[in-house]
Amino acid sequence: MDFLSGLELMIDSYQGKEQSFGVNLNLAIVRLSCEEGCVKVIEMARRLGVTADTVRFYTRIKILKPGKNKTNGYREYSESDYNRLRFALSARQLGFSVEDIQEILNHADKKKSPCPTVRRLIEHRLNETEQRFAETQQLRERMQQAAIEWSQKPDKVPTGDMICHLIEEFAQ
Amino acid sequence: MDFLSGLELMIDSYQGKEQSFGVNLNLAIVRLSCEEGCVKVIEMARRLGVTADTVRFYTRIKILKPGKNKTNGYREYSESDYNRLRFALSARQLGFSVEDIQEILNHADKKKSPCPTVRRLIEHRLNETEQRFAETQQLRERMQQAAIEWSQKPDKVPTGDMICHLIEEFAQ
DNA sequence: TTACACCTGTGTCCAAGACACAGGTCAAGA
DNA sequence: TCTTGACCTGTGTCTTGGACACAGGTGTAA
Repeated sequence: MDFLSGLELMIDSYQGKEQSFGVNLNLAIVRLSCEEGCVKVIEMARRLGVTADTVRFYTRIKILKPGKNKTNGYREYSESDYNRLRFALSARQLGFSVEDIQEILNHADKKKSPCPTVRRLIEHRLNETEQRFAETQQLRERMQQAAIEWSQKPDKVPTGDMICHLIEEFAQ
Repeated sequence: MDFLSGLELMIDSYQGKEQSFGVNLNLAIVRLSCEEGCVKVIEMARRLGVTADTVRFYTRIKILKPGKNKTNGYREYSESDYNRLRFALSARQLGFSVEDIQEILNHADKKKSPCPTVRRLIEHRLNETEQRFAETQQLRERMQQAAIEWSQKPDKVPTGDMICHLIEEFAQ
């Protein structure tokens, strides 16, 4: 039984008499709780290897819901925020969009398995990625081929209907 | 000697006496000249196999400089516009950015060879494309691998620190 | 006249951050 | 105490190449 749990038990045992203590004990719990697991922006970013702007971005779109320091107004990111951002970054690495991530987190927030949604979304995003991969591959080949052909061609000045013969004479 | 050239010669030979004709002959030249080679947005788009919005986009960024019909205010795209857009579309197909294209056209407009610029730019864009290709390839492989692994895994409900085990347990 | 296709200039949207701005807070050093 | 620089906030803007939206004008067949 750690200190916080013991403190909570003390609070509970004084339930009917909490007015004797005012709100000071509750504040103590909040303060201790944040010192145990709450961090500011840069620390959060450091722990997950991203920029502070990325942390702020996910806060802005409400994937992260930090508390607020009453003294200076700074945000305080909890362990839960840490887990959520770690999850979001993993999902981004796997090609899920930010909106996908919000949908998955909604399921999890309701204590429902997000797995069926995740399976559906990965199929969809994988198809998109396959297409983008094919397009980029074709473009890469075109550009490589053009560079090779152009190395054998002279520079020319534009004519009335030809702006750049390199580009306009490229066969594809 | 075609009809328009003959008409221009007639105009020139009446140079000192054009007031006898008013502006009617000049309008006739403009009108005929546009009928010979000027088209409206949709026709321009149709001839190049793009959308009218694409034509309007390139007009907006001043790659195309259409005339204007005095009667109804509609744009009239010349043969030169046609050549420029055809060029721009070819360059886009080769991975040049719109800004690249504007730079190349500036050279051509000054009657200078754009070829050195084109060679420099294709190198740059090819490097970018190679990188994008590599990234997309890696993403594609990750996603494919994830889909395979997940097909052998059960659905699970989130826990306190795990939102979706599929995503979070994916090894990479 | 009506209806519909076409036209214009201008503004906004798209994605996932990165950057900008004006102003507040913190803490070490002089 | 003051200064300075790092850090913080909320909010706005930017990035790219089109696609879309909007309010209003034009053309033409029925």
